[in-house]
Amino acid sequence: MLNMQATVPLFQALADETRLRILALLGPGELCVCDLMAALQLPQSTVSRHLAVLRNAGWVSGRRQGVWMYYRLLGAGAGAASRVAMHHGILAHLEESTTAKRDRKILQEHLAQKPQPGCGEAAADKTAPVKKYRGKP
Amino acid sequence: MLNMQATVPLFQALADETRLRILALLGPGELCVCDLMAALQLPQSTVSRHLAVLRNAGWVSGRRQGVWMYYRLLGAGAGAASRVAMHHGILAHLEESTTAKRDRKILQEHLAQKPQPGCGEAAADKTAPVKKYRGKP
DNA sequence: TTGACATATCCTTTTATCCGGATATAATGC
DNA sequence: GCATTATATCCGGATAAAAGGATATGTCAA
Repeated sequence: MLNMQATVPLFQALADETRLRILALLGPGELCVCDLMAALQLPQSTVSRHLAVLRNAGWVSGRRQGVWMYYRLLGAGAGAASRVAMHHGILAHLEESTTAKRDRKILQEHLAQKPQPGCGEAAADKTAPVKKYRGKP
Repeated sequence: MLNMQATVPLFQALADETRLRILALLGPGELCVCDLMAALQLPQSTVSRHLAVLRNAGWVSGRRQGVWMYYRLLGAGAGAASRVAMHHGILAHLEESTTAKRDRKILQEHLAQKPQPGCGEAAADKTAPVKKYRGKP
């Protein structure tokens, strides 16, 4: 059962377009911050801050794997049943929005250019020094 | 289908405790502004402003009857099906919160003191001049 | 029309939120 | 340890939202 004061931050977290875009992107599965940066075309500090809001509100959870933080929707075993149900209802609709479709397209292109799916650099610049953390650990 | 930009104000309207309290109070049926003032113990301008936010977001509708404005949840025939479904899910939970129960209790006491259920003055002061708009038109 | 009442809107102050650069923390490989 | 990369947090400015008193609008009865 939800109490009212606890419900406010839940909706507050959803009252931002960038955060809704993140939730829609996380629908199919987990993504790391750099993937979200690429899909959203936003600076790292902005993405990280929005993820913190979503995490504190209980909408997503983060898992560290090496240098990367993988975020996923908080579903099974985490929130109240009602929260999850509403959550899925929201996402089912948001994922059909044109913004979400565009974001997914950019994400797909970004993932296709990476050596391994999951994390790494967005676009490999041939003249730049070789980056170290390109694949999974 | 919801588009993303249009969804933000929907949640923004819910990201406020007073507005959630109003939605919970309107669950059983329509109420006028003065009833909400009494239940919430908030000044009239504050209640009216929050109702305007909820109305603009499409959560409630107002109907004028004489001097009074009766507000009700916007359900049948008004919003998208998904919105309504979510709406009811939210309210079903909020109405169980202790804040909602306390608000309903104050509202009941307020309504019990009125000559007719629906609208009028909160507490009749015996020394004050007789008020005119005590019952329904 | 006037007076009383209910509600909406305006105005000003206070508070919260968003943004992105700068900086701090964490993990990895050498 | 040191350099590199990924992520988190801090900071300051800009913008938006909230509050409640004051005032305007609308409705009714006499």
